[in-house]
Amino acid sequence: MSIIRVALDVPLPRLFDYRADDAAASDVGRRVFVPFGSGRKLGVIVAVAETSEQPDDKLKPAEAILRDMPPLPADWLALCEFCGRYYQHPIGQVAAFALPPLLRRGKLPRPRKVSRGGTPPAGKPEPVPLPDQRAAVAAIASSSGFEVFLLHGVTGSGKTEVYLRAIDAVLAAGRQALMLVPEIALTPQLEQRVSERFPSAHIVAAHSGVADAARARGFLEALDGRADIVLGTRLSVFTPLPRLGLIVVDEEHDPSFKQQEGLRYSARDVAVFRAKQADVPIVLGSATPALETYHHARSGRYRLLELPRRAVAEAPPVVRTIDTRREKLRDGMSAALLDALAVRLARGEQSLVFLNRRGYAPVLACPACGWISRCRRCAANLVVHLADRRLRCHHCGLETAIPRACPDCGNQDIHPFGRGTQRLEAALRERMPEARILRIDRDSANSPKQWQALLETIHAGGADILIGTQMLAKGHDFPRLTLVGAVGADAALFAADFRAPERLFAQLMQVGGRSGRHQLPGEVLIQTEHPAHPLYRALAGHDYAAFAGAQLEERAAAGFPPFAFQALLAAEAADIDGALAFLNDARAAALPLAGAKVSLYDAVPMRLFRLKNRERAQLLVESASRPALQTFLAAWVERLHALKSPRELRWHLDVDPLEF
DNA sequence: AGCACGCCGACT
DNA sequence: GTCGGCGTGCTC
Repeated sequence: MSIIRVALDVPLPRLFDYRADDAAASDVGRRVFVPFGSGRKLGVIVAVAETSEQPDDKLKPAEAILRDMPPLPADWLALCEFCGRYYQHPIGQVAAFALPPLLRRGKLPRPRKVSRGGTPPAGKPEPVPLPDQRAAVAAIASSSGFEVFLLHGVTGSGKTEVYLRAIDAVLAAGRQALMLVPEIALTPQLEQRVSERFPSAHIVAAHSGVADAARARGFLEALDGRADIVLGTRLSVFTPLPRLGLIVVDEEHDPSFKQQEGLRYSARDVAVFRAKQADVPIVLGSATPALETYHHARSGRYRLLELPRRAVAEAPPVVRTIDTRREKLRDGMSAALLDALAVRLARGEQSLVFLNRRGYAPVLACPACGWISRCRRCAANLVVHLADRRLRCHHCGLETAIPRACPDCGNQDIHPFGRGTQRLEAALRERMPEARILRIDRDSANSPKQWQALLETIHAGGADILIGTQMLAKGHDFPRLTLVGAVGADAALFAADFRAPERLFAQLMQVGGRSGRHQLPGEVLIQTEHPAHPLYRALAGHDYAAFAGAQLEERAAAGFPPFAFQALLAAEAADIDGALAFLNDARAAALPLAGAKVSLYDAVPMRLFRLKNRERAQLLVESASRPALQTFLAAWVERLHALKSPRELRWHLDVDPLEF
């Protein structure tokens, strides 16, 4: 009698056995319809066996093994298994997540209508590589088997050219390449650049913006080896690649590689596992590597490749701080910044003012009685959006009209406090009426269409001053941009989150890199009350190594990652006491499991302790030893599933959490 | 997570 | 009498 072991999309950390008399060993990796409870589900066969631990009378017969596509390969199943184990997530849910939605439902895409015939577009001539680039490419090409490279290069140093040359070598050897990028917004341009460079290669895009059928088709093309290059966001790390020869992770430090819900995986870390599994090199590229990555490079686990110079012989932008302690700011801006803006305007050059806070003002307040605009569903303030005269919660989307008078005391003299991009925009329009000002944030560039339209305006020279959030920081090349001003950066300097400085440095470096990329010299002005802060010093000196070194020293002293490994148990309930009660039970269950190497913190309310009327708390677990932490987590999660808790309580575990 | 079963309140 | 509330227990 044949038994199949099936991974099913249910939140239970185990496999389910079924009878399947027609099953053969070659059916491992196939999709299968099975009866489950009162219904029917699609699963993936992970093993075929002769016997089951389940008593015979509990085994139901499988309904149908789908043999309409090649089975998922053993290494793909092993990848799911690894992710389930490492992130403490049910194997069936990992497998379901790793499949494109269409295949997950037991369907197959229709074959592609138009065949990709005709003459391939002419390839673009390859730029001549600089010595640094050539050395990096040679190093990558010379590695046989698994090796992690950190390609550290400033904006404009030509990292992409190194990726393309490394990919070229891999394609020439008849193998596949996987390239991960942070955001969907960046994939079209990159897709174009890659297809121009490799006109005869079959390139598959994989991200959530790709339609269901196309995504499933791309997955199948990769699976059967027809695809040469898979280019996508974090989810593309689960694409099966039987001829895999190289993985590239661009902007490897980017937080978007970490999924913040469901399977909370880091695509960068999973990619490293895949490279090891397939015994191929992996290139992690960044101007500001994650400290975890840089630490590995310094310790020799990863090989560091440096691209210290901008490829197009230009000087890097001059970075200066503006001391705002003495000065009376005008609408949050210093005289130096306003002057610099005026100078660019007069010269017909573009400026960018970076303020990572959208809306008009972060809060509306009554000075008479102390009332402030609070969200009733979240532990957060309602943000003033003057453009559409609304108060809006940036966490749950709650909206109300702006009250004319204080709802508590009737005082008519209530006003916005603080500053967002809308307020900056309004102030600049008043001060510089002749300037064409464009605000770019999630409110003004909501849809891809709006975003595209804004980009076109900018490129056509239709804007003198751009005001924007971090949306503006990424990947875009603005030809006449010569000034970047950063406002309100200090907020991140002393934040509770120990990763805040790392993010700030990366962000300022990235946004600063927008300036001065085409012959015109660039300048970056950072308004701050702490001009001597080492972070700004390092930024001005374009000295990532100094910044990272200092940060790593602090992290080591404090026992933070990368010198410790963490996991976060989070619980949400109708009220905070419910969430804390569960976590305290969880903590009690953990104590006998945690050896000397694993430490448990106290359960505490989360910083945003109420979200959408649910109250949340968290419990941090830490260890200097990853294996010790892993062993503990596996045993703990088993107990957590067995803990009795009210039905409405939700919990999840985040391994290697980025945010707290 | 679904989805069944199960034992107590207000309806024809 | 029975429609249905959501508590709890299981899914090979």
